[in-house]
Amino acid sequence: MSATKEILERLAGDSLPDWHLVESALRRKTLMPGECLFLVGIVHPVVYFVEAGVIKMVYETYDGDAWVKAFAEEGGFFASLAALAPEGSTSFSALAACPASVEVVPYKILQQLGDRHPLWQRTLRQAFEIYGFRKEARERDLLTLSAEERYMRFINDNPSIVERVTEKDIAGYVRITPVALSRIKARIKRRQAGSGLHGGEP
Amino acid sequence: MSATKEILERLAGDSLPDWHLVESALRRKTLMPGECLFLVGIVHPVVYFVEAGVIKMVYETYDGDAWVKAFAEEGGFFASLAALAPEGSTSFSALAACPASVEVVPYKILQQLGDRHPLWQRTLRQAFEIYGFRKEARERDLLTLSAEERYMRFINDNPSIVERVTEKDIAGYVRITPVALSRIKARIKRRQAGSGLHGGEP
DNA sequence: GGTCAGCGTTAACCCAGGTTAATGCGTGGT
DNA sequence: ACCACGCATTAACCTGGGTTAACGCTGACC
Repeated sequence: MSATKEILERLAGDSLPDWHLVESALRRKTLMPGECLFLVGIVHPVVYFVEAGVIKMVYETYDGDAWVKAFAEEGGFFASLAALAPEGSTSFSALAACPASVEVVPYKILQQLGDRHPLWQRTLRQAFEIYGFRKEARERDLLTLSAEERYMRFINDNPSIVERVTEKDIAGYVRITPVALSRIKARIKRRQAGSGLHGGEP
Repeated sequence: MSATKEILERLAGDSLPDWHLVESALRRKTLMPGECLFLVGIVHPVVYFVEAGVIKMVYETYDGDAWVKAFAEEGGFFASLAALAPEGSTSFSALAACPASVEVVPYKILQQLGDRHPLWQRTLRQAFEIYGFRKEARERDLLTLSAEERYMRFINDNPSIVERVTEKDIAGYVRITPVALSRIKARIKRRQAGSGLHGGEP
């Protein structure tokens, strides 16, 4: 069974009609770390479903550095919303952060199924709801947390991602440089050692 | 005609069936600057449509300061996605940033219409699409732009909002303190004066 | 086994923005 | 007319993270 089917039917809470239309349009893709799924600025109206591994979505700035917008791991899905709009193009790039395998579905197929079946339309709406919900949380973190708090929250909430990506990528997600991340980790460790002394040593 | 109808039918590109169900559930609300629409952490599954004025959505941190998540002006709509989910509650507060008037619609009504009419379901999906799209842009700005760049982009892209809200609110949106915003504005002005000298003086 | 490249860490220096505080300016209340 | 309050600005000082550079480690490729 495809990862896509599992993910969407879990969302729908039911089996989805006309599934064969998705099945026949679906393509599977395997990626080595660093391999590119798509680059920013291209016409690319498709939705990805992650079967295994971790995908990172990155914004590249004019001066060459790349900030990690989000990670997606198995069971997750993503797309550049900008690229799904008519005439739109991708607003970020997507790369494998570790060996990964994804399934690709043209958005047009999903739209057509949505126009044909209420259950599909509802499922698509829910998918956007979830997507918006995640963005909302990310936005809140970027607005209200310090770099150190963002780091702590990320490693606590996403241990399964942390163990598979580089420090550099984590830094990119926390929106600091790898150097600063190293410092923050050292700071935390130092503090923990310090508090240990308070409680335990004579 | 209600602002809500105008906004939704522009989205749908057509007139929406069973409109009277919305009409009878819809409430209008007028607000003075600083007046509160809803606070964070309450059960509040409704969608707002802005008829006039500017609403600011803010995240308040434990230590008392408030960062502006977004502004909505006439023709716009918003909701706390977290509060629309079953059992959910608002993840931010909303206040009038200037005299404003909004319309409130229970999300349940919209959901029911969505389940009944494909056109409604499609319109709701589009609304979430737009909402997600805006979040995506905001996230990109926070990740890739400097404070000064965020300020410049904001005043260029939203002149109609800028003229109606305080510097404090703008600073909250740019994610800096009012003091820092003052400095940035002075810096920009100084640079402009400087470049004027280059070109014009003997 | 040797070399090379990329990653993570640490140190030194720099700077943008946070913090605090003082000043001046509307605006509303009495 | 007065006062009080909140907003915007400016100055002085502090700090967290950016930048650059050096070092060690590991893993890929000859």
